[in-house]
Amino acid sequence: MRFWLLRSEPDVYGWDHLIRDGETEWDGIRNYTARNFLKEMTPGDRAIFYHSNKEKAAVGVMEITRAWKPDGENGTWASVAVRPIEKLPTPVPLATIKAEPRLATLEVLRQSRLSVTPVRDAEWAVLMELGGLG
DNA sequence: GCCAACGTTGGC
DNA sequence: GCCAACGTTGGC
Repeated sequence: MRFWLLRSEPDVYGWDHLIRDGETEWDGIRNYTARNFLKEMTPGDRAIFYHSNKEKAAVGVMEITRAWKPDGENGTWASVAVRPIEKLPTPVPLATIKAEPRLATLEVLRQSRLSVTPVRDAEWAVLMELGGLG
């Protein structure tokens, strides 16, 4: 099982939308690096739901429920399906993530504009700990 | 509102 | 194929 971080603007599609939908298609990604990560996902993988923009915090845990399928007209892009598992008892703000030495290597910090990034096992454990699911 | 980062585009 | 210009995005 692998771990990921998926970012979305909460005004556009946030955790509450995911709860309402129960399961959703993580589509509309139009960045090649992000798409390649989507293609690496397998059912059962876990992902942090991160709210960008005004909130800037990790807010919940999701499960990848279906491997990628083509997204869009020409088959260039990919989407996966996700479902919510659990809301983080304590959302983890970006400031906290940046201040945590054990998260210094977190990929989303290194490539801040990527909306789909991998999370290493050790980093995942730290994020769960900070989020109150340790 | 601005800026930094960085992906994309188009001219050469 | 290179690179400057431009557009987009997210954080501050």
